Amino acid sequence: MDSFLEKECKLNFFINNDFIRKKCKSCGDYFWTLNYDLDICGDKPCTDFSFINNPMGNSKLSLNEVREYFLSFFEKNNHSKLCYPITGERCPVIARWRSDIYLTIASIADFQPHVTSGEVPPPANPLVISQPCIRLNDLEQVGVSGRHLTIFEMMGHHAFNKNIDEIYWKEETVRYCDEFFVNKIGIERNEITYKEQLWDGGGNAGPCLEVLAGGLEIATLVFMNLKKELNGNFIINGEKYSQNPLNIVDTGYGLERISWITKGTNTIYESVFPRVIDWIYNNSKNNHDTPILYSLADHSKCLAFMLGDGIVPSNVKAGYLARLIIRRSLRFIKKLQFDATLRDLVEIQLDNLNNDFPSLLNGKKQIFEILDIETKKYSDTILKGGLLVKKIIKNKEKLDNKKLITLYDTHGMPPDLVKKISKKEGVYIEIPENFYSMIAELHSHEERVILNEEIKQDLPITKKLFYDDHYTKEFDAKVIWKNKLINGTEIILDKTSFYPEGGGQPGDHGFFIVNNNKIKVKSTLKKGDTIIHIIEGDLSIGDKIHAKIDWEYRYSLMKHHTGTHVVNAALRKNLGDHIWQAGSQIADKEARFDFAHYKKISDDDIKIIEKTANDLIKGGAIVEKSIIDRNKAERKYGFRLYQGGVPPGNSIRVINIPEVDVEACGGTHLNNINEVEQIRILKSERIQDGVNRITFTAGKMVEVFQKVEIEQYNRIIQIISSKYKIKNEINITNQLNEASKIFSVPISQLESTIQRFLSDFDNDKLTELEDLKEACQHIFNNWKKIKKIKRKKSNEKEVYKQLPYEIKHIGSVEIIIIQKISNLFNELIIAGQTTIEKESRIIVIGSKKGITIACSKNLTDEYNFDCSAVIKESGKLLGGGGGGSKTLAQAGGPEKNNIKEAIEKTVELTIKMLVK
RNA sequence: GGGCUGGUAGAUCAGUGGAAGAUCGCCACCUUCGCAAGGUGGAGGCCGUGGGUUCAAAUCCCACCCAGUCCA
Repeated sequence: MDSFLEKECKLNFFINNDFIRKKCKSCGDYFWTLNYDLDICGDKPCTDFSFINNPMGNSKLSLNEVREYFLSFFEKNNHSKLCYPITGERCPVIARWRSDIYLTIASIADFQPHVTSGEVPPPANPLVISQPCIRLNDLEQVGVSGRHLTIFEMMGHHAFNKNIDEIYWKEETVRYCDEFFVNKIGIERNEITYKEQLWDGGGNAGPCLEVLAGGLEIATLVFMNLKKELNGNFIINGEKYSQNPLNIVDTGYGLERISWITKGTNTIYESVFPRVIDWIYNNSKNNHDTPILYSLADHSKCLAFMLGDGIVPSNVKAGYLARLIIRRSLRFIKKLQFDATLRDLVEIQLDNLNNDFPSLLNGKKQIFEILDIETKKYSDTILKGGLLVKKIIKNKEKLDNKKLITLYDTHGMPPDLVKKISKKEGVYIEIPENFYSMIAELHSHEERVILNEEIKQDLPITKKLFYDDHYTKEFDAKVIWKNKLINGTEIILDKTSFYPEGGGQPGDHGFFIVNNNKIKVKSTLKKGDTIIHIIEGDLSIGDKIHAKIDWEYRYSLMKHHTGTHVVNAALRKNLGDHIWQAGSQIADKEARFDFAHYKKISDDDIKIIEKTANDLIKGGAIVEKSIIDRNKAERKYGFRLYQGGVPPGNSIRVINIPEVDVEACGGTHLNNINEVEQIRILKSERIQDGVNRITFTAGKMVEVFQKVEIEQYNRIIQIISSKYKIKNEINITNQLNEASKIFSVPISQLESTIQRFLSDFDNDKLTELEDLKEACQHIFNNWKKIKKIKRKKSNEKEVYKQLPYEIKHIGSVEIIIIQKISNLFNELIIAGQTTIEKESRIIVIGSKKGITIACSKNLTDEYNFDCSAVIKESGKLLGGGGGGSKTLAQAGGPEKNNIKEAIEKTVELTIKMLVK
């Protein structure tokens, strides 16, 4: 390994400039230096910082100056800057173009995986960038170590060499680095050491040089030339690697660190956020906890980028990471007794960033609203958690580790807060040092779903006619492959316009015509570049067929698919640019669209969004479909393209509806959005915190849906017609929605629910009301009133006297027997309750349901009377059972005809128990 | 995507199969010159929805809806 690195890092630059290679006596790593006496590598932990209060370089440089120096230096040296819509010279901190990571963690991340794999050419070559990055791996070090940040800019000059070094490789890289630090920043060459290291990450590896000055790593020069491969012949850290198709210069210069080294402040934080730190300091009562103060300065900047780039806090994915930072910040604010809100703090950060990163402020209004909502949410959680802690203490339960974990994992209550609250209640607890690793342990047993690697079959490739023209309804083709299934056959044609299932769009149906025989195509699937039709029946290889797709079905899918893009646009126009697709499913009758948004959407907003969507449709924009190089597409449209996920390959299919929406999408679309005809939003729901779903229907299906709705409405009107007359039968959708809210049931359950509520009504008076909503309200209120009256009746004294009854006297005990209750209210069973308020009484009530027996309390003492024991026997006669308490018990069973006998038996047993 | 909670009066919550409760708030009356406070009484519940088990379900089981929370 040493020899590998020695060979890789022995550069002419070092030799010609009299650098020598030395071994660090502390860590054993090799490094290059001009300082012949140096015997340690110059990196932590082998050495301490020497630049604190002893700055290096020509002058103190702000972040802005370092960035400018770097970019202009490399631009002068023929490196190109990049430019994207919205964010400008950088990529967003949320890695929209990647499916493997949520946040942009390095400048090279901008070009992974497609550029680094060689599949897509670099957007410029060589190029220079200063990329804001977020890393949360060392979160607990932030503010504490003096040098860790969650948000930092990684400046990089990158070169992508197809053949070894046609752009440039190691020599030039080190030369640029040397020139930049020595000439531009003004660090003496003999103060810089280059440490040899092996770098690996993300499936790639290569030698690297760490650039160190004053004990600080200020840059890393990676020469990425290996990739992980099963049969590779390089072995690094036990993994096999082989040559990468590209030799990639991947450099990372720490912008904040360079600024810090020129300023020589005690910590990086004082160099990066001096103004914010002062402001927090001056507005905090408990301002001596500097690590927390520094963390808060860092976190608020991190949030400015996260929210500014459109992350919506949630309990999933990147949204969760944003919430994590928000909640840490809120905790810090509390600890510092900081006299302002997180919103104020982020606003200051945004204002500071306005010059260099103006796009962060585009969604200012939404950012503030998000922070307000999240602040409220968190205080609610803490309040609730506090109640739980107090309850545990009140119940004299032990606040052990298990409880602490539940409080945190289930209720979001951090252990230090639990400690604080319990201390106030006079209970002292210890938080285990490995608390968070205990949480990690708890979650480590989760099963990971392993995707089955598709077994590669050598299937013939199908020519895709649907990409030439989405409107191809029929075509001639030849069967080139088949596979008999238990029922049906898999067929591959030389060409097809049947669209396969994928990207949320279902596969096409239709039929093949062979020798005047119609063969049904049940579904269409995709395997790699092959499209498989599953047919009923069989065909032979070589058969020539005429194919027709079920156009009605497909056209409806197209309306819904293009409609989905329109709805996405309508949402974005009304709610803000943070609206981002989180999934979608298209069908012929309706479509649903999931998207990130930080609150529930109101009914009024839904109406406006629906109107916007329909207005857009009326606008009649043309739907442009094109296949564009990835770089060109990104430069023109930005990362907004990747709403529905990131497609592979260099050529991507772009569906552009000018002024409306543009997305990378493989589905079949209309030629003009006016073909969508109309959109009706059927439903809006929250499927997760931070994620909303809209279900809508498009085209002819709107009318179909409306017809169904009207029919349902009419059925309901019919159900209530004997009691209610409705004056206005307008705005049916709204009426049904309101009704479903009144009864808190889904619309589909409305009919049976209304029927149930009405069944308790006993008068047939006809009431005239404005609309269905009023009627439902009336039904509900009336039902409540009836219920109340019933209960009141049952509470009236001596209610049994209203019913046919007989009384048997056994000594001083009265047994009241009620046999015939035809029109029984359930509540009357409880009438026994009032009857037995007098002493020495037993009441036996028969009903349709069964028998109830109750006795006065004195009897259980004096006679050891037990209603439960008595009724158990009578229940058997009914083919069931019974039981209850000593003073009140019930029995029932399926054989309701035996009630009379059962009552007799009950009375008999009662008497037996009394005279015993 | 996975794990874990919870849904009962306007609010906060008790209630582990056998009569729907407490506290605060609300209303009325008493007390007071008035207010605060106190006293007495009262109103206020599809026990999230649907199904199942049971003689009997707020309670047990299943599905769904809603909310919270942690992790990747």
